[in-house]
Amino acid sequence: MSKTDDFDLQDFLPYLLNQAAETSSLAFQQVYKGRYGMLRTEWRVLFHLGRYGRMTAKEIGQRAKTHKTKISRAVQKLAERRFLTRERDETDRRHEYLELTAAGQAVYRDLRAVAAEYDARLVAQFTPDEAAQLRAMLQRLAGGSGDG
Amino acid sequence: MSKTDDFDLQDFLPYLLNQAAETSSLAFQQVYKGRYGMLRTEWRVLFHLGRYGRMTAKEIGQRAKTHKTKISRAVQKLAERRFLTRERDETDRRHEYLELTAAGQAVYRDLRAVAAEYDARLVAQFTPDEAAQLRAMLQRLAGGSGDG
DNA sequence: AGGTAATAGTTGATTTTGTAACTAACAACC
DNA sequence: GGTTGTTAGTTACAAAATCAACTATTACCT
Repeated sequence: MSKTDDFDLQDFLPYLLNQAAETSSLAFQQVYKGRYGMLRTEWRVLFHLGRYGRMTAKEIGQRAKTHKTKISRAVQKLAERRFLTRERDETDRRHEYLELTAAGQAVYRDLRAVAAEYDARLVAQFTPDEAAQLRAMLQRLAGGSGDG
Repeated sequence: MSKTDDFDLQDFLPYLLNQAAETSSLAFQQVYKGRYGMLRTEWRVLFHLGRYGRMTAKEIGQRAKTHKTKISRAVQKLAERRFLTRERDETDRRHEYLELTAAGQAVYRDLRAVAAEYDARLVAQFTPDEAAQLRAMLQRLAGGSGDG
């Protein structure tokens, strides 16, 4: 009763997180969208393959916590643009291994550099300690606990 | 060069923020969606009117940093369900004042209580100091600086 | 071996969002 | 006082996300 009366949206963590996420991803979004006409999921798929190498759509979806239809469509787009190749696993033909082409790797390197620089600029607002703590807390929130 | 080689998505602030935002809003989203069939923007409009009282769509959009078409649609839905009323300003007929009905206020109080409780549970993962610092940093990120 | 269930991935229908163009009302300026 | 510009809000169309159903392939179980 007394606590909820002055409850404000600005204090609501999911709201704050959303605002921070939207604001902080805007400028970077304009880079991969403007430079390569890519969507967020496409950038993420590209990044996963660039950073961790050949893997299946399923694996990407698990790592990025992204639904398989989103991944599937992102993979299609990236394949159309020859940024990746698909290869069936002949021992289990349900699996399909994805891998970046040379062109895809070039795009990956370009965007990764932009991302790293962009991240550095965001983090520069804080002390190293603060930044480390922020990331740790966000990882904890992203982990999906909160129940126990 | 050396810094970008081990650059990981898990270290990329916009990505982390997105993951944390999605994970942490999921359970609450299910409440307003399941209980009232509402969308996120509708909940936000409802909250703004419930918390701050009568105001125009424009004002809500500015406070919530939400585009006017999204607000417009949310207001329509809420008006259809008789959760709010619209009243033209007769001194300037471009403005329309929005206000919650008794039914709308009841929904607001219900959801506000759920939100407050939910927020408390999320924050319980951290010490009071950590939580305060987290909110401060998120507000800073949401503020939209980072340019220097 | 044959039937049932599970898995990886795709497709289609519906919903939601984003972008741009639009209407209506007012302001400003010559 | 009429043209031009602005503002609040809506609508129309295109892009994207969501959800359910589908195909193809493998695993399990008797």
